[in-house]
Amino acid sequence: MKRDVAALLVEALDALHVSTRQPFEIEVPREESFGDLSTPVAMGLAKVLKKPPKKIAEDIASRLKNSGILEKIEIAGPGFINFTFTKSYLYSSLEQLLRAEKSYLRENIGEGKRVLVEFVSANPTGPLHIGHARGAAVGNALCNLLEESGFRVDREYYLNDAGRQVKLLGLSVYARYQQMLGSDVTFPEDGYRGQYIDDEAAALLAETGERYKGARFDACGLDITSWTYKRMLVLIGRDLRRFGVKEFDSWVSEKEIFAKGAVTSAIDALKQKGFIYEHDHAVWFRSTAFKDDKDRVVIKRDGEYTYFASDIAYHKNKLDRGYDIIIDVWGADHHGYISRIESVMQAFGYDITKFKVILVQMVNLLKHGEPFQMSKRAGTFVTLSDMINLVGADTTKFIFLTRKADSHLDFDLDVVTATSAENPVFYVQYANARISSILANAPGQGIEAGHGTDLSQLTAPAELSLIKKLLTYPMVLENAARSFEPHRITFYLQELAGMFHTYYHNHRVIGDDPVLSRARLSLCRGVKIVLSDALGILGVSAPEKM
RNA sequence: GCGCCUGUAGCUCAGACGGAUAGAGCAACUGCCUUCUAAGCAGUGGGUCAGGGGUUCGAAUCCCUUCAGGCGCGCCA
Repeated sequence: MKRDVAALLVEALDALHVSTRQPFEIEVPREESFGDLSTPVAMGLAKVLKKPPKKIAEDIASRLKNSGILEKIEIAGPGFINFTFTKSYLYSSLEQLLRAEKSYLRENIGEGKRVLVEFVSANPTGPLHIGHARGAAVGNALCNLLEESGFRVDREYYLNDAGRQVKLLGLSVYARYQQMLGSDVTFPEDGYRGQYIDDEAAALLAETGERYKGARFDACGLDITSWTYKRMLVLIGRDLRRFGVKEFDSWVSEKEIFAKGAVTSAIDALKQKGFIYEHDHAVWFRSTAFKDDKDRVVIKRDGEYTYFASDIAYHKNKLDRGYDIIIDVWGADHHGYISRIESVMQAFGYDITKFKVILVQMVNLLKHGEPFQMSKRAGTFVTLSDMINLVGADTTKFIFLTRKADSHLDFDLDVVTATSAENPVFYVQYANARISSILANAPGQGIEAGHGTDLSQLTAPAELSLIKKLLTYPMVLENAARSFEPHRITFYLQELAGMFHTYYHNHRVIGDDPVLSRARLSLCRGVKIVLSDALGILGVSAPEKM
């Protein structure tokens, strides 16, 4: 739809010998009376050409070739050019959609570019919780969206398995295990205290018996830690699968990055570029050479690497793999890291515009309208697994995706569970299920959509509006992909579902007139194709029955 | 103190690179099931786009400033 208008515009602008930036600003106007598509291009050119926008719009409009797809071209308001399509264009477009399905809906804006998306990357020291879930939902949908927009996407999970957190995990399980066997080993001050630690200790006991009874942590710590760590990975993987997140292509281990000597060599590389210096017996990265407001320590006075040092190595590793775009999805509490990682990227000579951090804001979990403070250390948190049991994976994902990633989000357990029947996700899924039901019913009524369907039977305003709505879907995907904002799809889905519910209520699909019925069935099928496609990109299921 | 995010209807949030009369859902109120799924439909009310200033043909959108909330500012991870 947009493509066709854009082609005409390019021709007209060429004829006028003016160039403007691509892609064109072509939008769906707010009011239906303004036409089907609209462009403010003339207004943008007003400054450059030093002519009134309306005059420019007229010049452009007069040079637009009408190839039969446009019913009307109007200049309106301060200088918009509004386009209205002919019915025959709408019918033939719908026909193509029905025939080609998914491939008709795709714009190849990625052109095969390789994208790395790192997301979730929760510390492997316990089950995922609701905060991680938002990152998982956004990251997963973003990857799907980019993939469907012609990018080659790798999904990656970074494991912070080298630091003391994992050791602390092992120590916590060790302590509980010994306590279960009657030893008075004291629980580590800053150990993990969740119920799952007790469960792990019990499982360890069941599996190994009293093998480690009375042993010092020095002696059995490595065994227990790696045993627990592996189980945490299994747990996290299981939670992600249950949540409906597509498999990660790679799990990168911080420990392995160290083991390969990548940290040392990354810092050496920066040194050669002159961004590393020594001061106060520590080694620093000169991030102030870029946008950071202070330099950062990479090797501490005691000779240990900082956490930042391995981040440098990891991001160099990302660069070395030759991606066109690198995306990090982080919790918003890490926003202070953006400038220093950007500095690293720049220091390595990477074009900073190709590095994008998507901040996912905190989820403010409420219970009975009261904030519910979560702490993994203290063991008071709502796990993702609990959320899935309580609220459902689809609902949880959909709610996360009805907000911009960087907006704060209240997630009230009472509201979400109590009103689940009125949840927006059901509204959308219900439309899909309704259509499935109609399509299933049709053969019994002797009606079958298929070849030779006369789509020109669809003359009701609601039908034409629905067709147009379907045809704008590729624009929604394109905008969502270009801005890395999957939530736009969610809003489109609610609009489309709403239009369908209204249509369903006012028009009987399977009626006395078989020709009309066939046409309406085809329209329904078109709506279903788009609904299930968009739900699929969001990672939400599209049930046939509800 | 500095930095980042946020502030739009009673509540939760959309609002494309600055464009046309600022939108949706929920909640409230009123109607609609003998017909393909009522997890639905139709209607009503609801706004100083936090306040102030600026930029221009035009600002919820950009700039400055004030206020409010959240988060971050370690040779922690």
